[in-house]
Amino acid sequence: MVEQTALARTISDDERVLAALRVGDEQAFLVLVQRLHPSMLHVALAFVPSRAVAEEVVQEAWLGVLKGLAQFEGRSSLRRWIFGILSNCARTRGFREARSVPLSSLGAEDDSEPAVDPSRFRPPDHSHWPGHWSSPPTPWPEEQLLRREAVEAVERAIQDLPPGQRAVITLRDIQGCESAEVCDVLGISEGNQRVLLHRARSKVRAHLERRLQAEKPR
DNA sequence: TATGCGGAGTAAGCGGATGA
DNA sequence: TCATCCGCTTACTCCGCATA
Repeated sequence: MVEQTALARTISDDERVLAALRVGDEQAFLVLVQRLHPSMLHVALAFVPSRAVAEEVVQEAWLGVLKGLAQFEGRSSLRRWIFGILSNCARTRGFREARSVPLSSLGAEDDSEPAVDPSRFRPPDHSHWPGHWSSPPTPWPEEQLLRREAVEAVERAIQDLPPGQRAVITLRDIQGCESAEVCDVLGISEGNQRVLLHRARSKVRAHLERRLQAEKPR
């Protein structure tokens, strides 16, 4: 019963937003963009290699949404329809990007800058402990450090996944989408979605375990 | 409390693509 | 040619929830 009420609310919300968009209500569009943009960026990042490209893909998707408003028949939720357009744009773009290697990516690992500001060390000719800290780093709160490191490790592991697995785990575990929604957006079967999610989670878990093993004090 | 049902997780196997 | 990776399907298991 509760679910039906929520569903009815979503549908009426969709209708209201849709009606506003169709009469060119700029404010309604801005609200929708603000609400969905972060999620869309995450989904786009599952298909394309960089944030900049993902931003472009999301913009492209919004243009598609505006163009396609008249054709939207309401057979799925507005959100699902928008993410469908987004995944199409992102897939096409991801495919294009995969075939072209940008010059900027060659030698992208810029190691010219030191990891720590040299001014924080004593000069070599210092009379006392040359080369040691002049202003030693203050210890970071351990919990915060661990949480941040874990999030970074997960993000890195997800980046390393094959596109299909990356897209599924992004949508399910980061965006919190329903499995049916993920199947619709990505155009895959329920079973395939489950397997991709399972593999992606296994790999991320393994990645984290390897990191934990490596960081264990010896 | 037992039972049935649906959703989700997991494992196994197959086939296609790709690189050594 | 073979090994490896990945996508896909299928089948099984587990868990939570509703109902008798």
